[in-house]
Amino acid sequence: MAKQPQSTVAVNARLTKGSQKVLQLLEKRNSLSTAQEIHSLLRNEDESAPGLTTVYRALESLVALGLVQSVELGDGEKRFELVTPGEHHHHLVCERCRESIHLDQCLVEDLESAIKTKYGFAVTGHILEIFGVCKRCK
Amino acid sequence: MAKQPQSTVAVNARLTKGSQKVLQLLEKRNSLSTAQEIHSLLRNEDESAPGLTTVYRALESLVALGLVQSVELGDGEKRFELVTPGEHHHHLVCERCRESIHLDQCLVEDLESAIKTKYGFAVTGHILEIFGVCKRCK
DNA sequence: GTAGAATTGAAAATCATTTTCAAAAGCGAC
DNA sequence: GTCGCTTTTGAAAATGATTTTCAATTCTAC
Ligand SMILES: [Mn+2]
Ligand SMILES: [Mn+2]
Ligand SMILES: [Zn+2]
Ligand SMILES: [Zn+2]
Repeated sequence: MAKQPQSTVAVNARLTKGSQKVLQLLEKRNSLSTAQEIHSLLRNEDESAPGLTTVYRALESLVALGLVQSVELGDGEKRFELVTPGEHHHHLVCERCRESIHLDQCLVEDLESAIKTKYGFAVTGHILEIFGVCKRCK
Repeated sequence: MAKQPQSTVAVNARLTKGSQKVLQLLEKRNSLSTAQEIHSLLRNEDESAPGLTTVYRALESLVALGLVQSVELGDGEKRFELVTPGEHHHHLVCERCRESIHLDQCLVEDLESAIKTKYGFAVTGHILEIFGVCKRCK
């Protein structure tokens, strides 16, 4: 997981228009969004916003650049959100209201060397999301 | 995550034929299998084995009974495997050979009370899978 | 401007999973 | 056994997110 501490602004110039639009949208949101949601939201405010295909492509490159992370919740739909460039984090996802709490530290990274020692397995990535009921919904 | 310490044998009687066939197949395998793989394997050895729809339904009920767990690897395909009834575990999945190491302890369950205290969030489930390169493939 | 490269998007394809719905199997009552 | 009813099964169709195609548009360099 190499970090890429490039400023969003610096990177922004090299992005395609579609990617810039998607990035801008994500900057305004604090929650996990599906590709289709992003597409709808963009189209709502601008008739000529990027098409769905372009949104998918934009998300792919933003993820590759480390500006956005893709989150797997186990339903068949990926979610996306802006992250600190090169970093990632996990969530507590409320099954009632679907809101999620962004965790500040990764529980898995700390374990990587122990896993290496015990199993000879070199960790390159992971999925971790926690489900339950949040304070408000309880 | 209530445990259901019913013996596989005891439960087996109440299962549909389709579920029994799927369960038997899973008992012979030590690896994660997709629904389609399970279906093919069954059909290979028996022309009249359950159809794909039945396999999906069988997996659903076996998971509900706690005999089988469903594993999310982030590609669009769920994997299934036999577990100690009512329990679950996570994996180190090799990206080269696709083999996976079954971990013996869950890293998340220990954290549930801390999460409750810190966030007022009542954990009911989670996804956790770790990717990388195994000893042999390295 | 002009040629060649990169970007875009509508429509079609893909593919795991779910739904439909009618046939087959199981089952208790008689 | 047979009748009537419930459960199970499975082929085919539907679903739905994502990917692929491919032709049109936009950029970029010269
Ligand atoms: Mn987040
Ligand atoms: Mn396992
Ligand atoms: Zn992490
Ligand atoms: Zn666990």
